[in-house]
Amino acid sequence: MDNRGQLLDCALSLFSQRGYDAVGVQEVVEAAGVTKPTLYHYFGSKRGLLEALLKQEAGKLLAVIAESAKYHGDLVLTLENITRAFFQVAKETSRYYRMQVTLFFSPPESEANQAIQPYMRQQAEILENVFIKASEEHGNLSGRHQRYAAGFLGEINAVIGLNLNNKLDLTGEVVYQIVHQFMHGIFS
Amino acid sequence: MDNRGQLLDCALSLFSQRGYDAVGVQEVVEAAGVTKPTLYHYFGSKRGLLEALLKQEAGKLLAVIAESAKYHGDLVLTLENITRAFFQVAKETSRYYRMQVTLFFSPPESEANQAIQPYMRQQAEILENVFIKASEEHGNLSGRHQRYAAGFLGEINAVIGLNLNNKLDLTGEVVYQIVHQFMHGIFS
DNA sequence: ACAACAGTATACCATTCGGTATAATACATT
DNA sequence: AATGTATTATACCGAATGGTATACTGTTGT
Repeated sequence: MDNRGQLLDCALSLFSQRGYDAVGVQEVVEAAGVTKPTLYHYFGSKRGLLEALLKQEAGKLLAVIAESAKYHGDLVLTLENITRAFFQVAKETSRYYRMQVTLFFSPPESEANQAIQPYMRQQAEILENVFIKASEEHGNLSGRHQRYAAGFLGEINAVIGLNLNNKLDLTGEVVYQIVHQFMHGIFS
Repeated sequence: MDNRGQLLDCALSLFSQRGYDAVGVQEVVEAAGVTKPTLYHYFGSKRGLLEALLKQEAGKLLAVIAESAKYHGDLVLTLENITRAFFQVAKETSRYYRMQVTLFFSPPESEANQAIQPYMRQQAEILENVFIKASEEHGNLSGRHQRYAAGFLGEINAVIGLNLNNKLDLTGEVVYQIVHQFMHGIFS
């Protein structure tokens, strides 16, 4: 792997384990086996490093989620597909997902949170579009798509958070429960 | 308010807005209108400041939650009381609750996360005891109290996280939905 | 009146922070 | 072979970091 890739990989490991603020530039370059000017050549700043990392990893995630969220007339099936897709990504790229969760819940005025915002917004929009399309058939969804999207995403991230702390396995049963609990909440 | 109290109050504001790592000791003492030796006199270290803050604020929260979690034979009612108590605390002490959420979701090897762990553990234990007591009447709860406690707590914190980002109001309706969705998940 | 004490400020410590000026490579193009 | 460009290292910057040694307050108990 080239130096740029090494830097991204080491930054991902360090940021996900100890947090963006707690990890210094020096530490990243030492882990990657390069020196500081190399990092600044590729990324311009520590913030630039984080943003390149997010662009790469969050981009992959968005592609998978968008693919899973194609709506074909069955809301339950679509939500199950989306949930499965999230679980799959969380399993496969657990380092990144851990970082995303911590960035999402970091303080609103922190650099870290501001960097993740646009990507979380995109995730929410994908979900919102599903609920908007579904509302053509389920009238009682209309007007609440934003809240439902945020709620569903929050639910998924909470469950994945439990999984990352080894408190829960991401089984098919959990997929079923999340979606059906959620649907029950909508129509009750 | 005395200097010690000023320091705790300013630290709470700064930590909750920008994060423990991103805020320097200098910044805290300037906000409190004192100098560094005063801080080190009372708290010994930056970490000590954080721990004193948690001891004070998390202690208040635990007292309220423990009171709300007294089980009198009705699981649904108890969970509703607990949820309402969490919502009330989150509203009244939103600065602290925001910090607690960010600490809880901060990276596992970070100072911040390690400081909050014992208090989150105590919250989980209160929930676990509710499910243990309830399992005397609802047989199908037994053996899963730990998972249910973690799941319920995760759900509550996710919803409060949405509220802190102005994406959701913590209404009585939400209390009802959370508890009934959760119960539905247990018995389905 | 005096001693003991908690509390506070001045001034400082070594280290690390994010970031950079300069120069030496390596490599492809001409 | 010469030249330009991308990449990398050495060595450094000022500022901020967490933390402290020392001395000076104010109060309190004797």
